[in-house]
Amino acid sequence: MKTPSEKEIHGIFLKIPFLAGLSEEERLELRRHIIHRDFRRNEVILNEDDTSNYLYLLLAGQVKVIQKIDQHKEHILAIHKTGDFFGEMALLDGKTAPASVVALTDGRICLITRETFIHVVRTNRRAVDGIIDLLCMRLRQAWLQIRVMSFKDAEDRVWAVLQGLGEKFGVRDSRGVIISLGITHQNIASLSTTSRETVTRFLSKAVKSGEIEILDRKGILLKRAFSEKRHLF
Amino acid sequence: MKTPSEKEIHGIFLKIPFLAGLSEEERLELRRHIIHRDFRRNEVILNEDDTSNYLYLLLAGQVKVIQKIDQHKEHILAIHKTGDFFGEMALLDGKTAPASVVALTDGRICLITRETFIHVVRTNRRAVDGIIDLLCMRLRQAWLQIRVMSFKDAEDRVWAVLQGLGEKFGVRDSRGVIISLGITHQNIASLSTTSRETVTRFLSKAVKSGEIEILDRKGILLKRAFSEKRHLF
DNA sequence: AGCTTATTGTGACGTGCATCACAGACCCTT
DNA sequence: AAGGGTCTGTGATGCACGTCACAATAAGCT
Repeated sequence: MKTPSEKEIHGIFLKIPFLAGLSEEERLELRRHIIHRDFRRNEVILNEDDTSNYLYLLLAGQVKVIQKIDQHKEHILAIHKTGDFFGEMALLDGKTAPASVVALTDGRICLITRETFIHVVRTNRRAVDGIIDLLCMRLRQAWLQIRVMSFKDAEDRVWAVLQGLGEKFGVRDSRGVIISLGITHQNIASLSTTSRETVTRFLSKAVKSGEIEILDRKGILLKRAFSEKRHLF
Repeated sequence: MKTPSEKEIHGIFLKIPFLAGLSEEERLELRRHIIHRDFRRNEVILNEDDTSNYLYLLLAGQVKVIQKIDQHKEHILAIHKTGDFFGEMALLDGKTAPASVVALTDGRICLITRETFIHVVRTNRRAVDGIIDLLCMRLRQAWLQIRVMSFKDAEDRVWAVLQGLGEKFGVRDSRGVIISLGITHQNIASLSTTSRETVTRFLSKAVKSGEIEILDRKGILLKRAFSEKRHLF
């Protein structure tokens, strides 16, 4: 994993919507209270039903937010990338974490303590608005996911998931949108409530029909046009 | 439908968490800005993708929050009862409504305009906290629904939905919990991503095995014990 | 490089449940 | 009280897809 430089971290902080209202000085003060932590692929960062006292900001790498369904099955609620937050729910309503967070790749997070977080929110009107926006986004995303899950055909669900990944992680290319993530067929299955085999079969079929292309190094090129922005993740 | 009395309405307002911080005077001032509206069973109160300028408070009756999946299919995201809010998302993030709201029974709502709502939130610290709590509740509920939807067996999903209904609408009884709602098998199916026939068959089976009992006047008595509080709706 | 573990690719099989079809019960409405 | 609409109960049918099984790659690790 490439450790982000001081400059990059500063850039990440500047882009965080809910800290937009802070002065440069306040931002620096905030950063002084922050703990950094590296993590490795498959490491559990946060456990469902634990009481957590931090807000997490992802500085590098990707994580998945999951619910365990049974011993052999998990459902992925979201995938986060650099600059994304998670863990805010437990801080906001004081209950236990509603989902676990597991690393998809090696990476780095920083932890903002409950006290620091509360302080920022209490002293900063725009921070509150940012938090409300964040919650609204999460809720819309969850409802969209519910909609996708109620599609009858497994293939429709998988395709919707690919589109969603394309919107959040895709980079435009002359031929379409490229998703390059450390994601497995099993992960896609856990996102789309289907089995790993169904995903594998669907992808092969989609390659044959020319809708997608598998690139070297885990890239998926989506060639079919998007219907619209939906923010599935 | 029984129209709620002045006194009952006052009682409803007192119990609203996000208005808890208001003085009696402010509460009265707020109520002066409010429009009442009666609705009938099956009436569409709010349409997905519309821009809505009101926060809705249910004074009497029940409504379902739905997403249309296709021409013949809908998914129910939530059922609301007297005292519940809906429509807050469009006000908070300024986007279109993420779901439709349709009346399950005749009833009455009151509409709080965007301006009034914003005014309350701007001038009242505790109102903001109430809103954040509401959003957290909605999000936890959505994630729980996602978990239930990813259960493999239709029967498990239906049973989870019945439990959820019991928690929100049930009244305790010496023999268990009674759900008395104007809900159809089709509604239960739309809550649990299965077909109406599967629900019917499951209910008959559950009656035979003694887990539930169908009472006159649309009541369902759940005899099996609950595992835990989960707030599915 | 070589060995191990994780991931992907495919065939074969069985079944849960969606779907269709229709009958009977139970309403509202006039 | 009649009768049209909605809701419930149940059988028959078919197939999408979950599951098992195993082979072929690819990716990590020392």
